[in-house]
Amino acid sequence: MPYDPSAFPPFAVTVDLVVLTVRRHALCALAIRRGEPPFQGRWALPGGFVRADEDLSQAAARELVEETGLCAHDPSVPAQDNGAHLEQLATYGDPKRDPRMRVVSVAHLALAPDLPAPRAGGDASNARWAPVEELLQQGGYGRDGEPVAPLAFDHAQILSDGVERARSKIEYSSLATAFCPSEFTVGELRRVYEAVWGVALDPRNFHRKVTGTPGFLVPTGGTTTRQGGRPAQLFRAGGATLLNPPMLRPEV
Amino acid sequence: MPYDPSAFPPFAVTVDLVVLTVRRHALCALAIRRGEPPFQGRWALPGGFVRADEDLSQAAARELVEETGLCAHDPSVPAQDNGAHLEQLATYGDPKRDPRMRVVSVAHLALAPDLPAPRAGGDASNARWAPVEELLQQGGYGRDGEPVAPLAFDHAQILSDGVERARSKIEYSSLATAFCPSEFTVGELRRVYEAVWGVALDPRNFHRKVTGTPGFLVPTGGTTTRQGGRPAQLFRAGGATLLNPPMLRPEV
DNA sequence: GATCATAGTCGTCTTCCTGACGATAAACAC
DNA sequence: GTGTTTATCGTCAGGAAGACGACTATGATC
Repeated sequence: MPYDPSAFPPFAVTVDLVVLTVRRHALCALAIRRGEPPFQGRWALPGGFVRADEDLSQAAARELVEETGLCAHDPSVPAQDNGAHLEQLATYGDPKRDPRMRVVSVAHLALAPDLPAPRAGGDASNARWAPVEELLQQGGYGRDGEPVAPLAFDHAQILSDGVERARSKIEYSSLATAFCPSEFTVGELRRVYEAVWGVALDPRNFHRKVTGTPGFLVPTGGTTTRQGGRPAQLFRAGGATLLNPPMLRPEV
Repeated sequence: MPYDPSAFPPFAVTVDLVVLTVRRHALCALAIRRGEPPFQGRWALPGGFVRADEDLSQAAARELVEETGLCAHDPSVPAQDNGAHLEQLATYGDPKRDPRMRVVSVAHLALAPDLPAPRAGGDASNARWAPVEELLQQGGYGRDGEPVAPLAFDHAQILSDGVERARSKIEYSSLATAFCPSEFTVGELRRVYEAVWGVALDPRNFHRKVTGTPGFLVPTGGTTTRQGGRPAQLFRAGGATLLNPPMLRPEV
C-alpha cells in the first residue's frame, strides 16, 4: 500500500538457471564452480544479476547464451530451431539465502538437447554437465569416488524444483521434444522420457501413444539407423504443445 | 557471475496478490482502489513492499491478513481450518511496469471460501470482490453500466495468469476445496468447479468421480438441506492433495 | 394432504484409453 | 544363415468417463 518509491528496502535481483539436458541416458544439469566467496570452489547453478534495463526473461536468456551458447527459444514462436526451451520457474527470496545481502533470485528452467561440453567464461574445468542425482545428494560420493559437496546457496532446492517441474510438465505437454535434436525417432523420444522419469516404458505402447496424438509428431519422411536395429522413422515436433490426454507416468 | 554486492542495480521488490473466491456462482477476485498516483482511482490487485527481514511467502501472508483478515494456510499442514490456500504464482519484472522506478513483483495466488465484504485499510468502498471477467475486460462496461477501466500496472496480466493457474490446478489437485467452507456437500463442490471453469457438469458423473477418488472427501456424518431439495451428505477435505486420475475439464 | 420443483444418489451402457504382451520387419555382426 | 537389436503393428482385458434413466427426500404451492 505505501507505494513510496524512496522508502523501499534495497534488494538485489538475480536470475539463476536450471539448465537440463539428457546425456548418456541420464538427466543432467549444468553446474558452475564458484570462483569467489561465499561458497568458493563449490558447484552452483549458473546465474547473475538482472541489469537495470532488462526484463527478467531477457536476463535469463542472456545468461543462457553466456553459459552455454544456447539461443533462448520464445515459447510463442513455434518454429523449433536450435534454441532451448526457457521458462520462469519460481522466485527464491529467503532473507538469509545469501550471507552478504538481501538477494531475490528469479529461477528459470531451460531444456536443451545434448550439447558439447560447456564453457564458463572460457574455462571448461569450471563448468560441467552432472547427473541431477549426483548434484542433489548431500555429502555423498560421486560416480568417480570423489566426495560431493552440496550445491551453493539454496541451489539444491532450486534444482530440485526445476527437475520436478520438468518431470511433471512432460506428462501433459510436448516439452520432451526440447531435449531432442530437431529430427528424432520415437525411440529417442522414449529414451528421453525414461531418463527424465527414471523408469522403463513399453516401446509398443509408447509408440502407439505418441504417434496417435494429433499434432505431437510430424514425420519428416527420412529414416535413420543410428540407434542400430531396424531403421526408424524420423519426426520433428508438431505444433501441439498440450497433450490431451496426457502421457501417464507409471506409478512407483 | 560478478557477484559484487556493492555494484548491483537498485530494485524494489513487492508482492501482489491474486485472491480468488466463488460468490454467487462466479469466480471473483479481490480488487483495491488505488488512493494515489500512478493509476490513482483505478482498481488494482492488493500488494505491498517486501520488508527487509521478511521471506516472500511471509510477505504474501502478511498482505493477505491485512487486506482480508484471512490466515494463510501452510500447504505442508493438512489441517484445513479457516485459512486460505496461498502459493507463489510468478514474478513480473518488466523494467517499465512501474513508471516511477524498477519494481519486481512476486505475485502470489490465494484461494479462499466466500467471505464477508473486504475492507482495505478500514475503507470498504475501496475494496471489493469483482467477477474476474469484469476485471479482465478492457474498457467495457460493468454489470451496473458503469464504464470499466483496466486494472493498474500489469495487474490484468497477473490476474489472468492467476485465474489460469487456478483453473488448471483444480483439475489435478484437491484445491477446489479451498473455495469451500470446512464442511460442504458434493453439490457445493461441483458448483465451485462450474464457477471456476464456467461450464456445467453432470451432477451424477461428478458425484461418482469425487466420492470414488480415495482420500479426496471424508464424510462427516452430518447432512444439510441448505441448498434445498433432498438433504445432502456433508464432507470435509481428505488428506489427498493430488487427484489421480485428474478431474477432466470438458472441451470447449 | 396431493402435487410439484429441486437437489441428491445409485445404476447402466457405450466408448475410449491404457497396460500387458504376441508377432513381424529390417537393419547389423558373426 | 543365425542371432541380436530396434522398430512397428495387432490383440485383448480392465478401468474410467460421458450420456442418461431411475429413484429418493426435502420444501413450496395449491
